[in-house]
Amino acid sequence: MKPTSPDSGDSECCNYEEHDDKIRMARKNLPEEEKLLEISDFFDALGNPTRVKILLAIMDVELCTCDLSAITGLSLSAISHQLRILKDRHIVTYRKDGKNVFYRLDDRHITDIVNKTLEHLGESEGR
Amino acid sequence: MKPTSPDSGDSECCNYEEHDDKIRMARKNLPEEEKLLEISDFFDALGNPTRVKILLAIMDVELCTCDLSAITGLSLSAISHQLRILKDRHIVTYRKDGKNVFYRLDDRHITDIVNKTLEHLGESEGR
DNA sequence: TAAACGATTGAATGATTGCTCAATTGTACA
DNA sequence: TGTACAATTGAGCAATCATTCAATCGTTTA
Repeated sequence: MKPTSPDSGDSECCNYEEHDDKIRMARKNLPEEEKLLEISDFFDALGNPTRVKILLAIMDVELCTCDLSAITGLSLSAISHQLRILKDRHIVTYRKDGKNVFYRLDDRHITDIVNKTLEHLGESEGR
Repeated sequence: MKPTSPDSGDSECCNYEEHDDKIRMARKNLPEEEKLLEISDFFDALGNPTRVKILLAIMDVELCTCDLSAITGLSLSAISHQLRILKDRHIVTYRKDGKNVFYRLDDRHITDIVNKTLEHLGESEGR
C-alpha cells in the first residue's frame, strides 16, 4: 500500500515536465511544522469577527474588558474568553489598574498587518 | 430586562472617568458588520496549517492540485476542498491547462501580508 | 470584615470545520 | 468511442470553536 507517500520524493499523478522538481523545491522551502503552526495560529487568532472587533477597538486606545463588552454587545464572559486567546497568542497585552484590566495591542506589527489587510480588502472592493 | 444593551450608549459596569466617551468613540469607529466579516473571513482563510502550506508553496511558483497534494502529503480531495476556500476568498486564482489546474496567489498583497507576518513572528522568536 | 464590582474560569452545548470516502465531471489520447 | 487521469463535489463524522451560564477570584471601599 502506498497511499500518497508524504515523505518520498515521487508523485502519484500529474506527469508533466517539471513536476518532480517543483515538488522537491517547494517541499524543501516549506518551514518546519512548528513554524507553520505558529503562522496559522496567528492568522487563526485574527480570523473571528469578535476578535477583530476587539483588535480594531484597541487599535489606538487601551480598553478594559467591560468597555469591550459594551462595545461589542457581548457578555463579559465571552469577551474574556476571546481576550485569553489573544493574550496567549501574544497579540494583545494588558495592564492591571485596581479592579480593571486594560488591554492594548502587544506589538506595533499587529497594526501594520491589520492595516495592510484593510488596504488589500479595500482595493478589491466591489468585486 | 436590559441584558448588555448592545446599541445604547450607556454601560453596565466599569464607572471610571472617560469610560462612556471611550465606548462611544470606539463604537463609532468600528466598521459595519459586513466589513468586519470580510476582514475576519480573510484572516480565517489563512488560519489553517494546510492552507498556509498551500500559500507558501505557491508563493513564487504556480502549482497544480496534484503537486500540492504531493507537497503537503494530503489527499487530492482534501487539497481541493481547501483550494475552494482560498478561491472563494479571492486569495488564490487558477489557470486550466489540459487536465491540470494550476494555482497561484491572486494578489501581490497576499505576499506582503504573509511576509509581514513572518517578520512579526520572527522578531518575537524565543519568547 | 463584608459587600460590591470587574474579571476570569470551567462545564455544557450548538455550530462550524477539516478530513475521508465514494461518486462524478471534464479533458486527453489510444 | 472508451479508458485513464486530474480535479471536483457532497455526505458523513470526529474534533474544535464560540458562546452562555454559574461559580469563583481579587481588589476596592463602606
